[in-house]
Amino acid sequence: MSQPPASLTPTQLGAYFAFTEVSSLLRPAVEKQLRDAGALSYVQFQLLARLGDATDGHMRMTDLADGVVYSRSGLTYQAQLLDQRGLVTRSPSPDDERSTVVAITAAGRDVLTAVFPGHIEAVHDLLFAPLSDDDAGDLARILGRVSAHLRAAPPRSATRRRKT
Amino acid sequence: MSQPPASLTPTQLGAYFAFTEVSSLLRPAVEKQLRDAGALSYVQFQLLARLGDATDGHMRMTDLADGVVYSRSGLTYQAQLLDQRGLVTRSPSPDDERSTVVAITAAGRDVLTAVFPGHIEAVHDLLFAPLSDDDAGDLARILGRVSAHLRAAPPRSATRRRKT
DNA sequence: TATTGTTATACTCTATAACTATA
DNA sequence: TATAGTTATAGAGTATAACAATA
Repeated sequence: MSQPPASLTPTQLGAYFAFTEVSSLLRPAVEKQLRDAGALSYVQFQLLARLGDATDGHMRMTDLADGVVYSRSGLTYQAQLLDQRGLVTRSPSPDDERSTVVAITAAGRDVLTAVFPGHIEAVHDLLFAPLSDDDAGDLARILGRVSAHLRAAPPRSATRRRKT
Repeated sequence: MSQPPASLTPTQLGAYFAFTEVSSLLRPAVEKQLRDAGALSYVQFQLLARLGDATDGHMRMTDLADGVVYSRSGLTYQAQLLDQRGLVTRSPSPDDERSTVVAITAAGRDVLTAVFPGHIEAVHDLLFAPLSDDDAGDLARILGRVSAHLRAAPPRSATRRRKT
């Protein structure tokens, strides 16, 4: 029960505080750009972007939920909104009739196209303007390692169901 | 009107994606720990932590709002909740009777004490477990630079008011 | 007249559990 | 019986604008 209490070095603490601060300043700025340029919430943008990247532009609901780190019901809600705007379609999977396949539409790709340049610009100005190329490389390497570590944990949609 | 469109190098794009992914995986995990250990939302924890660090444990509402990147009304709401639980007190400032001074109470410090070890442990396990000391140093340096850059922009509470 | 903070209100988002349908 | 997804519902959080009080 009484493990030695974990601790952080001053450097680690500084890195953590800087991370949270950047995160909480960057996120609202990006969200505002997405809202203004395409009336998209951050989650909706992530969903569209993921679908745009996917083969043939479609994905199962569960895979989408895992990718975006999201609960199932939350995804249903967001997918409904995108569906109503005609940015995605939802249809039962031919393979497994329990599954719903979400596909991005031409209108959905148009919105992505409309939103992307401003998104890139915001990220450029806010995140990378003060960084050298080496810094960006270090950041990619370090955070890539962390994200691989975090993704090794069980996905979100799994823990939502009872574990028997 | 037609500037050359900003762009990101593949490395920058990778760094950005990794950042958002780490952010969206780390945040819910930390939030859960705070909820479980002290029934605190993330914002409430930030507020308490800031007050705990402040001289004499008190701060003006506006300064708190700026530090935490938060709207005024949102801060009032959260401060009310903390006040109701007896974790902070609010009282008019002697200097400027328009201002409200928020002060952390002994009970508030107790909650911080209860929550800290688990918080540190979570951050250690999730963020720093896969990183070397050098990595942590690089991360602190790079993100510190970005956060300084972002903080140079006008604070949130200012833009909430009309600019005349 | 400008600033500090609160309030009223409406809305978005998220989670839980119950439910349907398919495997 | 387990899984995929939806729905119902309820709650937390956020923002906007109007407001009162002080500078």
